Parts: sequence; C-alpha cells; structure tokens
Amino acid sequence: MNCLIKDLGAQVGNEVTLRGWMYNRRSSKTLHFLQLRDGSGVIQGVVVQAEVSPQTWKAAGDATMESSVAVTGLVREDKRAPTGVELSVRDVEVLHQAQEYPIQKKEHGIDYLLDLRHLWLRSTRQRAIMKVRATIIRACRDFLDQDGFTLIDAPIFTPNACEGTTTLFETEYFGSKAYLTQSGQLYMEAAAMALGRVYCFGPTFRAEKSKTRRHLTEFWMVEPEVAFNDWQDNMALQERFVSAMVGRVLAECGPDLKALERDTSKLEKVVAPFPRISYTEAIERLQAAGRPVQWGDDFGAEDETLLSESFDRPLFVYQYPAAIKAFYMKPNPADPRVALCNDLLAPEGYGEVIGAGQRMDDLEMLTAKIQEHGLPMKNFEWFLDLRRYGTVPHSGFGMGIERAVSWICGLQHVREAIPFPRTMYRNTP
RNA sequence: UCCUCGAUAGCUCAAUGGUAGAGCAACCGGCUGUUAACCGGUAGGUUGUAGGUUCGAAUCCUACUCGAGGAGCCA
Repeated sequence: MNCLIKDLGAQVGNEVTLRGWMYNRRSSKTLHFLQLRDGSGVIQGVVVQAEVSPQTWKAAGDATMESSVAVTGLVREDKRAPTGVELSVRDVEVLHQAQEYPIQKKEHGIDYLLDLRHLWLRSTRQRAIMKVRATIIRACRDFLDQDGFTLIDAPIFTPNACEGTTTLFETEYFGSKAYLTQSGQLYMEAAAMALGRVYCFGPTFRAEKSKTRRHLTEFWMVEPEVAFNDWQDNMALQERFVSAMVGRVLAECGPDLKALERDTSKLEKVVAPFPRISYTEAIERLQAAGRPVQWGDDFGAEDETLLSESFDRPLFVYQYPAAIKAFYMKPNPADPRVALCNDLLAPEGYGEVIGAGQRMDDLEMLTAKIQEHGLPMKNFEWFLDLRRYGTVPHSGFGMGIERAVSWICGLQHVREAIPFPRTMYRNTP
C-alpha cells in the first residue's frame, strides 16, 4: 500500500510502500540507515542485511544521495526515532540512481545555494519556509474572504507609475510602452467603489537597484481596500489581519517553526491591540536615543529597528509627513503637513511589513497633487472619475508577503522567503 | 548610483613575499543503532580575469569581471 510519511503514525504494524528520495544514509557492516523524504516528511528506514535479499541489500547500499526510491517495509514504533516511528525495510527499489548531488550536509555559501535554488528547495529548512509561506497566504485569503472581502485581480501591465516615485520595469507593448505593476492599489480603489470590501493578491515589480536583505525586484503583495473606512478603521483591520495570520501559523506550522528554530514565544505575543505612536512621537523617541533625524525625514532601517525594539508586538507609526508619502494619501484636515497614513513595523528588527493609508477623496485636491508630482493627467482621468461619481472616504493597505514570511520564520534574507527569488543581480534559476 | 567586503580543490575554508593545505563530498576499505555517524586510505589545483612590482606573488600594486552586506528607495 502506498503511503505518505506524514501518515505513518496511523500505520504501525502495517507494511507500506513509500515513494520518495534518499535524503541521507548511514551504514555499518550489516546495517543501513536510510533517511527517506517524500515531501510530506522524513523517516528512517532500517535495512538489516540478514533480513533482506542480497539484491535489496545492494540497492540500499548503492543508492546515492537524492536518488528516487520506492521502499517497502513494516512501520514500527521506536523511541529512538525523532517522530516515534521507523520503517523496517523489506525491499528497496531504486527508481533513478542520482548523480553526485551538489548540496551536502555541511554549510554552503548563499550564492552557491541560490544558483542551486531548484535543488535547495529539497532541504528540510527550505521546505519548512515554503510550508509557512503557503500557510501565511492561506491565512490572508481566508481572513479576508470570511470578513466580507471580494478578491479582485489587478492588472500586471500598467500605463504609468502607480506612485510616480519608484523605478518601474518597462516593456514594449504593441508599439507603445507599458510597465509592470508596482501596486494594484489604484485599481482596488475603483473596485472598492463597486464592491465595498475588496483585495488583490499578486506579484509586484520594482526596478529599484536595491541591494539589501529586505528587497526583491519581484515580490508578492496582498492589498485590501475598504470603502467608508477611515485611517483608524484601517489600523484596526490591519491589527486583526496580522494577529489572525500569526495565530494561524502558530496553530498549523509548529513542526515547521521548530525546524526553523524559531523562538515562538516572540510570535505568541503578536495579539491585538498593537501599540500606536505618531510619526512626530517617533521622531522625538529617535532624537532622544541620539539618532540624527529631523521632522520631515523618512526613517532608515536602523531607525525602524530602534523604534520597534521598545515593543514586544508590531508597532503602528501613523501620520507621516505628506511630503514623503505617495500623492494619493489624504492629508489630515487638522494638520495638512501630515497624511492619514500608517506603517506597521514588525518586531525584532524586521521593519516595515505594511504600508497603509486613507486615500485622497477630494477631486480638486487630488488633481492638484497629480499635477504637483508631474504625473500625466491623461492616465489618471479614470482614477479622478472615482472622485467625480459618489466619492467616499476609503482606506487600504499593502502587506509584502516575503517580508511577513521573513519575520514569522525568522529569516536573514527575504530571498529565502520566495521559491525563486529575483534580485538586482539574479534572475536564475 | 554610492560605501564596505570578498573570489584558493566539487563545497566550506586555511596558507601575510619563500615547496598551495585541512574538513566535507567522490572513490576504496573497516565498523551490529547511526542521527551533519565514525575510523583508515586514494585521487583531486593555470589561487576570478588581464597586466605590473620582485630573484621569487595566492599574498603587494592597477584595471576589469562576478558576487555579498549596507545606504538611498520601498513592501
């Protein structure tokens, strides 16, 4: 009977066939310990020379690392096994004898591993990250779907910069130019006026020459947008969203977080309410700590880390200066120098995982902003229509999936948080 | 784009101007419970590329290539 390794606990006493790969082998004269993996888990198969045919003994001894195999044997409880079960092997069939495998059980450099990303994904650690990533995505979708949101897919080809500041990937589009999207947000604003509560989930592209552990040129973003939500409703939504996401990972990914040696006590503290400080208060805190920042500056990575270190859960920083935020952010009517926006800074130095804001809902002010930023008015007529036909206060946010994965998994680089990372100097494999 | 650092065996690294080495992987052998198994042996090199200094360069100098970390920008 074919069986998955993760289901073997219920098969004690039965003979099963596992199909997978030889992860490692340790041998002595009359014993082989086969470490077998099938994508669902890892189990040790014990081959005793006296108990198997000469053919099986030879196959077990000759199978190279990462050879594909079908292994048949008796499932047996064993206290020495990490998962409590082992396989007493009766038969080993080598489906494909692998060539010398380039990834060893010792440490490797990041560059070497990224060149071998297609094989690196087979490792225990990378598998755990991908499981957590999938759970995070599922948690985001389930939360929004159950909260009355409608999934709306935004276009990838766009006629212009959404935010007008960042560098976009340009592509030829039947004789004219198009750009790969850097955000679905403007389209979500249109959709929110049609369906009330909407979100998009898709890839996003930034051609900035950023070379840091927090940047990719292609990454995934979830962007909810809600009609009639003001900036404070928006923060309340983010708070529920993020705590639900972390709670789901804790509930469903225990073994994966353990494989990643993640300190889960830090994640267990991620429950609402999250602390909220204004940009102005943040500047005061940084200045008191000796940082050379002035009101009007944007924060660097070090500043964000310093701010978040005072708290044991994600930190909202709200009402940044309008001058350093995107053109579509609504200014605070009581103090137009600042926008009704917020960032969410993850704990433990992981920095900005969410950028959020209430949108400019006034036709005249938005028109002026687009002109101020030197953006082509023609391309934004449709966006201005949203302010001509029943404009309402509305808010939304964008969360970078890879940054969330990095934080929750405790990774050093966002490159590990995506199956096939695209960075400034790498678009292979 | 800027700053810093790096490139030596398949991999991870040592060798600070004087005979290029270790661990792992591979291959051969040993070992009856291994957990990155262990023990012994064999083989493995145009020291990123091009030039320069020197009796002599992996080592010092110049340029280039590729990469890493950071800055800016952002999620």
